[in-house]
Amino acid sequence: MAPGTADRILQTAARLFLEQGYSATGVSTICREAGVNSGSLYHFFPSKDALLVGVLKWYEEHLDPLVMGPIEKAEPDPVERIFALLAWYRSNMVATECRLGCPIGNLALEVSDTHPEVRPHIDVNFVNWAARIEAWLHEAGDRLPADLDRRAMSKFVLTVMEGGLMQARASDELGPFDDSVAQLRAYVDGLLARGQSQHTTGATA
Amino acid sequence: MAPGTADRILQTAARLFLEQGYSATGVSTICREAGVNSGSLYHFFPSKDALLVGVLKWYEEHLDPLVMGPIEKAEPDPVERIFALLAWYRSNMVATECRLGCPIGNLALEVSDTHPEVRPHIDVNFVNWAARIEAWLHEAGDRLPADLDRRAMSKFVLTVMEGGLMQARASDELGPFDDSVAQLRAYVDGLLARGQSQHTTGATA
DNA sequence: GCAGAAATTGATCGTTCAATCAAATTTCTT
DNA sequence: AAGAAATTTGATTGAACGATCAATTTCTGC
Repeated sequence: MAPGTADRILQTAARLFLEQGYSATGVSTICREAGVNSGSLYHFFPSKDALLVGVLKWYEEHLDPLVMGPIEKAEPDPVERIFALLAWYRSNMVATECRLGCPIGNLALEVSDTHPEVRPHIDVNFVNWAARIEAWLHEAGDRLPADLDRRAMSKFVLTVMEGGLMQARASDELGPFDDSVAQLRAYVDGLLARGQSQHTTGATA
Repeated sequence: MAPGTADRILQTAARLFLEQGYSATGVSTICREAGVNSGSLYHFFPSKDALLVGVLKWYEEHLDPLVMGPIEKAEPDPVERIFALLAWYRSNMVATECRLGCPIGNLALEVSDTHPEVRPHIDVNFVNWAARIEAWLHEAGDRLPADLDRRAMSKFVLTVMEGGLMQARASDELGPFDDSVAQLRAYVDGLLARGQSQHTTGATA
């Protein structure tokens, strides 16, 4: 009837899973906050687990247009896009006073083991994310060392983001996140310097 | 009666929280697997939340003797101890086929927001951990650059560990973890080279 | 060995959980 | 407008949840 009932359920569930976690969120709470009866929810999603998969697919579809797209639009430099992404998450943490963190990361730790049929959908989100970062790193061309493993580096960027968010939430301070980003910056600066030297040397030879 | 009932409850709860998460673990399950009646559990712990705090205090007491101590004993080089710690976690992931991960990290993402009275106990674990790593970094002396922020670097090491574990669990493969550690290694190698050059220069001047 | 404290038993409390379903309503197709 | 399909309603299910407590047993100090 009302246009987008399934979508409203998905987005409400996504928000509640982020705020409270998956297990701690009751189906009845999702229904109440989405303004839907439980029968409606189970008409679109056969189980709570299926709803979780739906939420992860929703993220899969919306991560790029909602996060990566704006970043690429605002920051043309492929290397700086990495730090723009980290800054985007930082601003979220500022807005939420170090709460919530990353919806995919939270679910990754909560359900990867216990819901083997859900885990691949979490993985896809990470993989898509890393692929976009890897594209940036390739775009940087010879500004980065030729022998840099850009696939490994893309995973590393996600690692720094997720690990930094985790410690920020645990400490209720952005310090550990900023510390981690600063170290990543130092690492990248070193890579750029080495890329520069390689490039110069190669060009002059 | 039986010596160590409270301890048995603590360790059973710690294991189940690690395997299933906090919310997904029922008190009745903890009781059954610990061989204890619910009344006994509530004799020692006034609530499930209090039991969680007890588990975190248990980790706080046992992390050093169970993890950091053996690593320091096996690896004398302070810088290599960082990678020995990462290797220790890696071996755990191999043994569990990329499951479980870090008990503190899992709880950090699950309960930091929803249980504000628990969060500080998670933080203490991270802080103690980072302090130990920071001590290693100071022990490395002038092998590392003088201007390296060793406190920030210690947070960074934890970040790499936790972020790597997260992606390894999500992908059911050690690849992302190994990738992240490899990048950290490259960063540290760069730091050591810079420390060496500073040291040499300083000594010759 | 006795008294008091500590620990344990196990049934039970009310609540919330995920999930179901027949009936009613709305939307879509023609 | 009519009939079919899709959606929504809302009460209800049995199971599991965290927690309680009087009664019993075991341990401890004297």
